[in-house]
This record gives sequence, structure tokens and C-alpha cells, in this order.
Amino acid sequence: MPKTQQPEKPAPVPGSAAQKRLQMADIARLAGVSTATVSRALNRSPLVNEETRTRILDLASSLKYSINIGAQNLRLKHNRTVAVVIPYDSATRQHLSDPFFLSMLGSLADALTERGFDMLISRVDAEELDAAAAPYDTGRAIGIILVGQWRHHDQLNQLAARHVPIVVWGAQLAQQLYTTVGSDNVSGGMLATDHLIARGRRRIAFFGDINLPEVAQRYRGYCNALAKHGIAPDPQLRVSVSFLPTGGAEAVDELVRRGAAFDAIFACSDLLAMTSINTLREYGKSVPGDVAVVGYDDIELSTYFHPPLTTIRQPMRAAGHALVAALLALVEGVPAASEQLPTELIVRGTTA
Amino acid sequence: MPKTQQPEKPAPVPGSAAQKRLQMADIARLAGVSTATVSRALNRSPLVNEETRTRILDLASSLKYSINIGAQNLRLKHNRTVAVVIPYDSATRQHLSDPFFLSMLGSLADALTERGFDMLISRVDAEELDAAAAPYDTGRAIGIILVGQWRHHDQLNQLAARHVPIVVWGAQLAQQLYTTVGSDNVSGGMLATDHLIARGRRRIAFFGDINLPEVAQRYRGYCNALAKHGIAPDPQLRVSVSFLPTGGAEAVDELVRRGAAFDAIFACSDLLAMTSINTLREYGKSVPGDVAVVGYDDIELSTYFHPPLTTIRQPMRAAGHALVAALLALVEGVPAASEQLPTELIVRGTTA
DNA sequence: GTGAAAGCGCTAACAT
DNA sequence: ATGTTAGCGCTTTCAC
Repeated sequence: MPKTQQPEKPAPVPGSAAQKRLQMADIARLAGVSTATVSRALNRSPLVNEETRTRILDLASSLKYSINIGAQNLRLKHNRTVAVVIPYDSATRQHLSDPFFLSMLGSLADALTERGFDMLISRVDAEELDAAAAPYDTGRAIGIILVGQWRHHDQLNQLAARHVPIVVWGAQLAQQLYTTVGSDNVSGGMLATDHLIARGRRRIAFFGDINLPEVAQRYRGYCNALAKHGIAPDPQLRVSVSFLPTGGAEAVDELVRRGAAFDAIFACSDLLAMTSINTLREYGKSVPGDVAVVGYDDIELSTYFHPPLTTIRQPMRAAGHALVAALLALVEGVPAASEQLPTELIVRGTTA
Repeated sequence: MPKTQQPEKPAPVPGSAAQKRLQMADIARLAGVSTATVSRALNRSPLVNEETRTRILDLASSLKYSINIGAQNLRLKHNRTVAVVIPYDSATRQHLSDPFFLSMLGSLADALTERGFDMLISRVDAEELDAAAAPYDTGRAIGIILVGQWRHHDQLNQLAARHVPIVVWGAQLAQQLYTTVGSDNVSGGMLATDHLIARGRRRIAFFGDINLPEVAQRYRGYCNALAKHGIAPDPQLRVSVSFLPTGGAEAVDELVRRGAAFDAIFACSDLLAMTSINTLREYGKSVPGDVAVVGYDDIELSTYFHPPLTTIRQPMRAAGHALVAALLALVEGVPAASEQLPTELIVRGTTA
């Protein structure tokens, strides 16, 4: 018996790996060489004889042998996994209802795949944000991409101070130790508001929770644009509303309850814009006739909504690539500057 | 020097792990014990002295030490990672535009998290579906959950024949070696169609690509319901259409081009239903007045659409749990039966 | 060109 | 109650 010890129980308990997985030693035995040679052959080392190499490669592929990445990682102290963390609201524990997130996940998956990285997804309670570092702390992932800054600036700073390689999708803030990638929210807010003003609207409502940094910046852009045209922002027209899908109805109801006159809405997400438009309709208001609406994100459905939604596009593909590039820089020890991606106004039917 | 060898270059290359990560030996040294004791303390073994245990635990937590899961997995031959694979259409390489997928990912994330599993996401070319097994083959994951059966029955059977633990979200088919979890599509199709008939509709169009197994089953349900009321399915009313967001417009256009009279539509996804309704509007047709519409999936937006969408709900939470439960059974070597989850008719405005 | 041996960070027999 | 030791599956020096 070449094997020495058999200490652990071999029973296939829940979560245990499969039983009889082929390993390098098996290939070595079958090829009549040592595991060292198999390893070299598999890694295309020039040291191994042409003939031996092909023999081993053929054997491995006909047996569908794949090298065990866990063991390889351990030996190489390598890792090609990135964790993508999505905070969820612990109060509602609701599913991500915004298609924007899916789009972001898709972009990240693409960007990571292109670079040969795997993507580990985890959801963490937004109130326990330092749990976000777990995949890094345990060595599962080389770094963290956090989608959704919420209002947890301080916790994120703490993570960065611990030297957890982390990149956050969100707004760039003062006193920020971590790297963010986001779209230029101020300019997004301005583009939307400028456009509405150019369409002759003056009573422009703002829908969004300005406690969220990104929304606060969009609001700043909104105010800038108003100021540029000598319009004072009317607090009556700012409705604080969550990103939940009920937001649109709540916001329109609130506006009506306040008795505020308005001829336009700038909503901080397309979903919010769409549900707002549906609610406006119930109040007998037409879009864009009575009320022009601009959304944010340019989710795919916006084109197919009725009327097609004017919106601010965030460049999702670029976002995925920028997030990944920044994270990999951090991992290599290169400080990564925060980045603001350009936003773009997409004019469609809701402001025709 | 206690260390023996220093063979590899320590340069932080791309993808390399961070430099100076704390490990068990460090804690052991600082606590003045052996690594075995640290290991035991960390695993709450009753063998270690109360006082020692607390000392070690305190030390570890104050130093923010986390055990290296890769090494632990290797030693334990354990693994608590499940791969979720989402095929994409290689032709369009398009992002998943359907919120249904996000919802599914959310459910899976929840179900896996509850059971203490991590979720690795990968996207594979739908034409290269055996690449789906890679995370399993390389030992990264203990099994695969594939969301989106498409038309790759044979490739899936091959994977199952290789004993890859795999569970597929989709329809149950004949000659199937792999386990599926899906909703009861036949009954879903019947519920939708029965409901439309009960509302007095007789010329019910069917929108969906019946090359997809799930859609084929829904079509069967549709035909059953029609037959039950002595209505012959009119081929003119079946429009084959993809799940892309342009589908609704294309399908309605096609129907109009055919000159087919219709007073209802059963669409195989909510997205399809919504874009169809918008297109109907462009043709001056009212919903539900001229045309009643039933969708499928009950995505969150359906409630907030205008008019709110009547649809067939697939139980997403249950789906996530069922998929995970089936996979874990397979991993333990227990054959897992395919499962059909009940569907439910949700009546809203589009069939009022 | 190939093999023997050491060790990545951890756990569990087996001592003591 | 704790330490010693072997080894999970792999890669790489160092010998031959």
C-alpha cells in the first residue's frame, strides 16, 4: 500500500466534495510518469519532452481531468476570484427590484470573465457592511466590488483603512479612503434639468432620497441647472422617496397632497419614473403633455415603455470595466483613483 | 531561521494574493501555543481549555484574523460553494434583460446564504454548454445550478451522464438524465387561457418561441384550455418570438401583418406582455378593452405597470429553495427527482 | 527530460 | 489540555 494514513471518515456529508475525483497522481500513474511531469505538461512547460507532453495531455483530456484549482491556488498563493457584494436593506429584506442592478452584474460578469476572473456574489445586510470583507478576509477572493454605497461611508472607510482591496460603485465623497467608480451624477442631474427647462418647464419636481450620496449629487446638478436659469429650487417640489417600486406612486401622491403645481419630474431611477408616470395617469395627467418626465439609468425597458422614457444613461459596460480595472490595480498595490464616468442624456417620448 | 525554503518569486503579480496576510501560525506564536490548539479553539473544540480558548479567540478577533478557506477546504475536502451558471446567447451576446433572472438570482442567493453556501456566478455561451461544468470540474464548486435550459437538452444529458451534480431551471422533458426544477408550465398556460376565455375572449394570440421547452409546455396548456371550450387553436394566432425586449413590438406587428383578428394575448413573459401592450397602444387598440393581455412571471414591475398586468406567477422563493435542495441532494449522492412548482394566476387590470 | 521531496495553510489522528 | 506529525492536491527547486 503506497497510501499511508486514512484518518478521516469518507462519508459524503452535506457539502462534502464528490467522492472519486480524478487527480494528478492518477494521470501520472496511468502515463507512467511522476506527478511533477504531469504538472509540467499541463502547464505547457518546455522542459517536458514533446512526446510525453502530448501523451499526458491526451490522457488528461480523454479522462476529462481538470486540475484542482483550490490546491493550485494554495500552492501558488494565487487567486482569480473577485467578490461582488450587494448590500440589501435589512428592514425590507427585499429582492433587488431594480433592473439596473442586473445590468451591472452582467457588465461585471463580462469584464471579469474577459480577464479570466471568477465572480463570487454575496448579499450582505446594509447595516453590517463590514461583513462585505469576509470573502477577502477568508482568502476566497482577492478583492471586493461593492455595488451600492448607500449611506455607509464610514464603514467603507474602515474597510479601506484595514487595507481590504475594495472598489465601490457610487459617488465620490470627501474624506474618502476607498476608491469609487460612478457616473457623473452632478452632470447627470444638470443634463436632465437643463433639458426640461429647454422644453419650457419651470416647475420641475425632484424625486429621490438625497440621503444617498449619488442622489444628493444629482440634486446638486438639478439645483445648478435651475440656478443657471434664475429659478429658485422650491422645497415643495423635492420629494424624498426610496428606490422601492412603490416609490413613484408615493411621490406623486405626496406632490398632489402638497398641492404643489408641477409641469415636470426628474426621477432618480427609470423604475421610479415609470411608476410615477403610471400614477400621473391615474390623476388624469398626460405625459409629456401635462408633465414631462426624465428618468435615470436608461434601463433596457425604457425604450419600450410608453411613452418611451427620456433618461440619463449611465455607461454600464464602461462601469464594469472601470470597476474591475480599479480593483485589480488595488490588488497589485497600485493606488486607484476614483473615477467618474460620463453620463448622457437620451431624449425620448416623455419629454417630447 | 525556522523557515526552510523560499522558492518562488514574491512579486505581487496581477491576480496574486495580498502579501502579508495573517495566518494561524502567527496567532499560535502570539498566543504561545501550537497551531493545533489555535485550530481547535477556532473550531470551538471542547478539548481546549476555557481560558486558552478565549485568549486565542480574543487575539484572533482583535487581529481580525480569518482562517484561510482555501486551505481549510483542501484539508477537509470540503467545499461550500455552488456555481450558478447563466447561458447567454452567443449571437447577440446580450445582457440578461429580463428582470425574471435577477429575481431568480436573488432567490438563489438567499437560499444558498441560508444554508451557508457561497454562490459563484458564471456566464457561458449557450452553444458551449458543457463549459458550464468547469466550476465543478476544477473543484471550485460542488455542483451547478443552471438557469435557462434553452434547447440544449442533449448537452445537459451529457453532463449528467458524466455525473456532474447539476440542477436545471426549466421544463421536465422525456429522456432526461438531469434534474429539473421548474414551474408547472402546462398548468400556467391553462390558467392564463382559461381566464381569458372566462372573460369572454375567443381569439387568443400566443406569443412565445415554442422551440424552448418551457414555452412549448405553456403552449400545450393554452391548447388544452382552448380544446376544453371547443375552440380550435388558430396557427395564425401563434407568433414565435424571442424573449428579447423587442419581442412585443415584433409580435404585434406580425399579428397585424397577418390580418388576424384577435381579442386577447397570452405572452410568455411579463416583459413581452408589457412591450406588446405599448405596441397595441400605437395601433390604437386599448387594453383590456380591445385586447386583454396575460403575461408570465409576475415580475415586480407588473403590479406598477399601467394597466397593472394580469400574469402567471412563478413562485420564486420556492424555486430558489427547491433548486438548492435538489442540488445538495445530488451532491450527497441522493438522486433528486425533478420538481414542478405550482403556478398561480394573478388577476390585475389587463384582463379587467 | 524526469523524479524526489518540500511545503502552500490548515486539521485530526496519535501521542503525551 | 496541548503538541507532534502527517497530509489534503498541487508546483517547483534541486538532484540526477
